[in-house]
Amino acid sequence: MDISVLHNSILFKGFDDTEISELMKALNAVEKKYNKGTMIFSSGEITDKLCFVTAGSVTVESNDMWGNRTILNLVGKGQFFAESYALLPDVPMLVDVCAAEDCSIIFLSMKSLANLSDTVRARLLTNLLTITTRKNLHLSSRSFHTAPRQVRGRIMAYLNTISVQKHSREFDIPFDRQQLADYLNVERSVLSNELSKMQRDGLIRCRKNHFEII
Amino acid sequence: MDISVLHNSILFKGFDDTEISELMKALNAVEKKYNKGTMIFSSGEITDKLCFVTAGSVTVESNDMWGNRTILNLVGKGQFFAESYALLPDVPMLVDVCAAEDCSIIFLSMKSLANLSDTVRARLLTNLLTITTRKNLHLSSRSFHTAPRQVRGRIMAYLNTISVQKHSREFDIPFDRQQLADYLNVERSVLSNELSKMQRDGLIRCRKNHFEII
DNA sequence: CCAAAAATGTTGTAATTACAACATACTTTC
DNA sequence: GAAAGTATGTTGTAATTACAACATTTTTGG
Repeated sequence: MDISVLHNSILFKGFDDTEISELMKALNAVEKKYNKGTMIFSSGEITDKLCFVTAGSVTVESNDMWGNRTILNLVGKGQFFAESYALLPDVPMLVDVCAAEDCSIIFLSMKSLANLSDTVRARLLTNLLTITTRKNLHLSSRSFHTAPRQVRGRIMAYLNTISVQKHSREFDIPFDRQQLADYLNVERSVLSNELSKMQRDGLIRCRKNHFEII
Repeated sequence: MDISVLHNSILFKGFDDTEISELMKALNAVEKKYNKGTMIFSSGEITDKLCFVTAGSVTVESNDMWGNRTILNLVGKGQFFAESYALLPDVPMLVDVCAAEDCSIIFLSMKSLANLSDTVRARLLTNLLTITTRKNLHLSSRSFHTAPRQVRGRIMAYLNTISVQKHSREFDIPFDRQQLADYLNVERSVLSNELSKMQRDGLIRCRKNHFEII
């Protein structure tokens, strides 16, 4: 099990190596590997497992009955997912989680939180709150990316956010075209077309998933 | 200050009246009143205040430079807002919060959490986690409501959620037409038009904010 | 290196939406 | 209860998007 990534995670911030090892046991940590395209959770499932990505990435998405996909979030190495469902153990998942690449996931049992001492639990809960509140901001961000009515507006909203995050006008995005289209809720072909126009208009330059804002 | 509503809130679940009174002091609880249309927070502000609605309602929204409004959430009596920003005290708000009706808000200082005992803090943090995780599900829901490309799809997605929540095919929604349009990210006139068509098609019946799914 | 598969880009047409302008209905206030 | 103000509904036209079909480029696996 790849411990080093978990040691630097938000969840274990402030805990030393010994404490982390104990917590991993207390929370029944289990690691599993998934191949690209595999479904890790399906809509309707119930879980109490907080999930941590140690390698690769997963998409949190919704797939409707007509085959339309909406990507809510892409979760990469070092990040958590399913925390809301893990902490609200009655609520069935509204989303699917799929391996966007080959990946490894560590599952941590949240119902085991109850067994911890108040002190440790308070520390862990504080970190969990950081995870959930940041996730909230992520979901809000996506709302702003999909808010513009026109495709160009959505693309620019998204690229601006990434640019600010990376402190640079030039950056890679974690999505391929189809994923970006499903994240922004637009047609893939319309997205490709608009990206071409934006390059012709001198707004951006891009090649594959590398972008530059001009 | 209207304590009774707070006593039944998620935040103080499991606490008795005495404890709640102490916590209110410890968290510097302050109540303020706002008239409809007043701005309570503006994008860019920083706060450590967890906000609780004791009367009326507020909208959490984003207003871009062209005057387009996106309503992320409507927060009613008995609910909380700004919890993410209160708990991440470095992060400037990405949204505005406006009084949707005349309302009263209680502000609770989250930086004061540090002064509480481990036991009390653990209990409070657990409740805060419930608030943030539920808020997450709310934000996810909105994503599903705005995911359909067509207006009718968005309306149906939204109405279905409410119908399931209220266990009835007949219900009131908390939005007027303009608010619903801004929540679903569609033009108000297009929304009105589509609602008319849906009534003609025998899908729904509605009058003002009362709806029936057929 | 080649063939096959996957990803990305391009184009045209039908359908949908944006936007503005206006009509009607409902509320509020005096 | 009239007038003013606000909310909601309707309509037409220009602009945009959906969708399908196909072209081109890139990646993958022998």
